[in-house]
Amino acid sequence: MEKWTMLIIREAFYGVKRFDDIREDISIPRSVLTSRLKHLVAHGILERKQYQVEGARSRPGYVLTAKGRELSLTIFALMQWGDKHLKDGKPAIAISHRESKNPLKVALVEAGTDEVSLAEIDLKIL
Amino acid sequence: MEKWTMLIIREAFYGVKRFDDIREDISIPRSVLTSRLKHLVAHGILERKQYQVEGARSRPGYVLTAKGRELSLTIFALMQWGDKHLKDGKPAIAISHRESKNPLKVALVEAGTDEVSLAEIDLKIL
DNA sequence: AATGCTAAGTATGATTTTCGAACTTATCTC
DNA sequence: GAGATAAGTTCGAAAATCATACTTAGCATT
Repeated sequence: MEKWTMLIIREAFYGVKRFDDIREDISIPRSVLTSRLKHLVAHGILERKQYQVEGARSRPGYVLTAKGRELSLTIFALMQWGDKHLKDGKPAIAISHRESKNPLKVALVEAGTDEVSLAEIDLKIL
Repeated sequence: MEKWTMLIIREAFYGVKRFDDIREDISIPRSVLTSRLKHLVAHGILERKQYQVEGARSRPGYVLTAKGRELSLTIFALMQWGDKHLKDGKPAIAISHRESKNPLKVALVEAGTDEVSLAEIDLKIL
């Protein structure tokens, strides 16, 4: 009961909200996705909220809570590791500062160091 | 086939080398630990090397490779999250700079920012 | 207001993984 | 050698995953 959790959170982080989209992206069985989503909602990492796209009917959607969003640092760190060690240094995603456009990284720094908040970043899938 | 991986790596990061110590710390069944260790060794994250403590017999020990050690950023990020959200903000471990004694954190920063290397840190289990 | 479409979620039985407990093996100590 | 200890294997029961089929609910069209 664990293998899928991070992948689902990553989907949510990418902005994928819908059941069937998550399912297809990561190839998880429906029944398992249902139970994982319930678990994540119960633990306050995802929130189930109805949403509506212009001209389509309203559907349930799953979005990260504040608590869930803060896991993104972990996900970025893991991606950074994967880029270096599993993919010959070629990143799958680029994280940059929205204003300055400078690339960002996850790092171990002095506690006082300024950090970039999640609200200030852009993701580009490569 | 996944639940235990991070916990085993964390053990290795703490410096726990021995089969039975890992097993007791995280309560993993022997057979599962065996297979997970094999897997981690096969993927170059752990290395199985004989080691000897003064006055005791030599035993097999599992230690992180360079590749494995680099996962520590992910683990720190996850710990930082857990401290904040699962444990009322009380950290289970403190990471500090060996020289300056300043506390450290994992953060999203500009790619050029100086970071503290793993060789320069002290861990204190609280 | 019935029909059909679509996406969310449930049901089910086979397969795979985990668990726990007992057993085997190898090495060190005496 | 005899005993002790820690690493690792075996094996049957329990739990989670998987693939596939089925149900449900809302809306759009007729």
